[in-house]
Amino acid sequence: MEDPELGPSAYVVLGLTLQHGEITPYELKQRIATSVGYFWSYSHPQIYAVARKLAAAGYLDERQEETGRRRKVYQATESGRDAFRTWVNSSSDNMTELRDLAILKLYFGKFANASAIRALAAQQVELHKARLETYAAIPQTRSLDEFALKTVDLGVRFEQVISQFWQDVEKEFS
Amino acid sequence: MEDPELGPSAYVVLGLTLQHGEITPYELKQRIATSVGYFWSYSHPQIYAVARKLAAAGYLDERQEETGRRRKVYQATESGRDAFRTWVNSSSDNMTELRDLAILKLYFGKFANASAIRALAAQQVELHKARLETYAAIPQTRSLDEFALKTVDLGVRFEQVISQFWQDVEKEFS
DNA sequence: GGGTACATGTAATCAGTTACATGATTTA
DNA sequence: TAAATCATGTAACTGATTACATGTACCC
Repeated sequence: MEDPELGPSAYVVLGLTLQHGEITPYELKQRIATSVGYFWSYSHPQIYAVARKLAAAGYLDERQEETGRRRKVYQATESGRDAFRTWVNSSSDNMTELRDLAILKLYFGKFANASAIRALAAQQVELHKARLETYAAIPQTRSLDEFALKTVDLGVRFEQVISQFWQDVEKEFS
Repeated sequence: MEDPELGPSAYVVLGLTLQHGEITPYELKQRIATSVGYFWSYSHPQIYAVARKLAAAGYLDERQEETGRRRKVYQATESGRDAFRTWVNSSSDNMTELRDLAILKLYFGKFANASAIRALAAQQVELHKARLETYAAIPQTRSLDEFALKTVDLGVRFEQVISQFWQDVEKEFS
């Protein structure tokens, strides 16, 4: 019951629960999908599992609705708040992972047809331009704190770089 | 035995095996750590497991050395080559994931002490500058094909952007 | 009140890591 | 020849996804 090792998914759930007050797994899913999930996504059963585990560890309070869908509603406990504070104030020496199947395919490009590489690049340009639009619109449509906004800023910068990158690939391998 | 669904890790192993000819899991581990592993890393037992699975699927040929360490040595089969070609020529609609604990902590920065955020930013600047040096040195020290080189180029561009980003964070939140 | 989309959850499985164990080679 | 390091592998566990199942709200 005490101080289990928590992975990133647990801190995502714990952090969002702290931000929101009371929250159901479904709402968590929605919020992840439109925030941290852009960088680090999770399937919905994982969210249910993590919430249950956090409740078992005493970091979340779990209650069940009496009526309607009888959903489980979670809320962070004091000990959950403490654990999160400890984590967010700690250092992290691990590096960014840039997980992307398209980049992996490009790396192995010599095994591919030239046309497939061109098609890959063209598709990635479109995908990343669309994502850039999405990120650019976020500050207009939602009110985020300065820290969350800063991560959106990173998203924008990244999408600019990678859009340009795939455009260059398209040109270079034609 | 036929056409199992393969995940990214399997294509990494299969692709590197195709590039290299005969290879042991240990060499695979080394090669991953200094190439695709910069973007997408795996623990060494996973590499052993994936190689075994690919052999069971008929995509790799497995033989055991008679002497010394009696290592397992793998080589891609024709059917492995075909499977890899099919994959590398296919499209991928999924997006990049930018998995980084430091970014996650920044997102939740309002729960942190200002000094912790500054320390985080300062540390990330150092880490990413070092990684930038590493990437920049690769084309000088190794001979890579044009596709692999292009992914190094992306690494360099990315590290420039994220180094700058954390420098901005350091300034902004002081 | 029948269909459809939304919401909630579990079960089975697969992927991946950590911890452990051990043998082979090199070097002092 | 002992110690250190390199190399190889397994076992146990945890994390995460896919597939499934079902109930609720809404809308026509």
